[in-house]
Amino acid sequence: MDNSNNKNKILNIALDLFSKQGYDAVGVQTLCEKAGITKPTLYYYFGSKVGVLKELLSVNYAKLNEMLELNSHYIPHAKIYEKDVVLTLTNVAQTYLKFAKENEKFYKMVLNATFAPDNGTLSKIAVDFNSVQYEIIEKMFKSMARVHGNMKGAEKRLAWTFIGLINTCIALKTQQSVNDFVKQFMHGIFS
Amino acid sequence: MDNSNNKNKILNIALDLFSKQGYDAVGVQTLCEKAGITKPTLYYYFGSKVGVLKELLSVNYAKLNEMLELNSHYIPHAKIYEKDVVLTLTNVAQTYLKFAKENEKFYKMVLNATFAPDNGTLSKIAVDFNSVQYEIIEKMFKSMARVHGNMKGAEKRLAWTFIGLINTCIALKTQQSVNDFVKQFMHGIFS
DNA sequence: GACTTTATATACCGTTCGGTATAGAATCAA
DNA sequence: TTGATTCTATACCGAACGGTATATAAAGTC
Repeated sequence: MDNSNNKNKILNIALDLFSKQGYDAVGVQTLCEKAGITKPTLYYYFGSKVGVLKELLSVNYAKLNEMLELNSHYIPHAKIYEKDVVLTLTNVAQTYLKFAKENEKFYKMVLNATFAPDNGTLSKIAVDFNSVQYEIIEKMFKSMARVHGNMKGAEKRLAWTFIGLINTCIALKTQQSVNDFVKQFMHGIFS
Repeated sequence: MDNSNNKNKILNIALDLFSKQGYDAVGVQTLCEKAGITKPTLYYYFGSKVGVLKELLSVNYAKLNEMLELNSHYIPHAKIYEKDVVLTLTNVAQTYLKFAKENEKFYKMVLNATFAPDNGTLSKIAVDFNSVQYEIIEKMFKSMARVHGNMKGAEKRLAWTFIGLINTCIALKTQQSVNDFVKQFMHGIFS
């Protein structure tokens, strides 16, 4: 990421340290030293420590959610609808994995935020951004359920388990292809 | 839990606060005030702040892992082996859910620890306890793979996705029965 | 050239951090 | 009843916490 101005320097260092040690464990002092600037500079740009966190999450979640929005539309055009589901899910899964790979540190924070204590600073700020993800994926399964009646009523469970599977796949850092995960998700463990 | 002595008072309050706000966000001072004791008492029993965390995780993880060890053995006895898989998986899933329900605050910490920053205090202490879980479940799938050859080679993925699914189920706090999740896990999303 | 805005640093604020030196109770063994 | 052991409190430590008052450069505007 661009590192030519102090604002970005701070954001980059913050992303690095927050993802490695956690928001609470990183002090403003440390942040400034590693970024090669002083406190007033940080407070000039962000106003507070949570200001840095907010900006960080806001910018990166926007990228993630936009990518998902663009790639999650289920438009059946083949005669065999099930094939379209495979295509769409694989596409979304690959979108996730691509994003997670290109934004490894941020995605670590996403996973962390997802399971962070409800009253923690991170959780409170991330929860709204994070829920957008689930809404997008749930919407996708609702589209699918219009064609595949037996999905109806299970859209929420499907959205959660699908994202859960993706996250597992990312956390595992396995060499196995994402296709195995999608295949398992669709056809079960005996497939 | 027993609250008759100061040691347990501290552990109970710590569990409560750590799960709600996160380890780093809770100060020793606060801990002591809420427990109705003073700092030297805490340091007498635990030596340090991480001492409290270690004891907390050690005691509760031991309970969880023991329960899993007892309930994860795959012993096929029916003629239809697939039925035995369903039984075993359902059993394990229900074990998890029962434990998560009875130890809600601790299980929140487990989920939190699973996705906590690698260099964070929580992660460093929890990682060894946590990996025991995965080993137990992986062992279970290895037993199953001896009967169900098409599972062979996928044991690790199956262990991770299974626990991932359970955790999703727990995080969702859905009214849906765990059986729907297990069914989906086994037979896919069209079932 | 005078003035405003933008961006940065020195030096400091009060508070809270994790942790401790010391001592006084309570309990128990002899 | 003396002495050791166990447990708890008062009062304090230096360091780090998040945050700021003030000053000063640099850059753009009139």
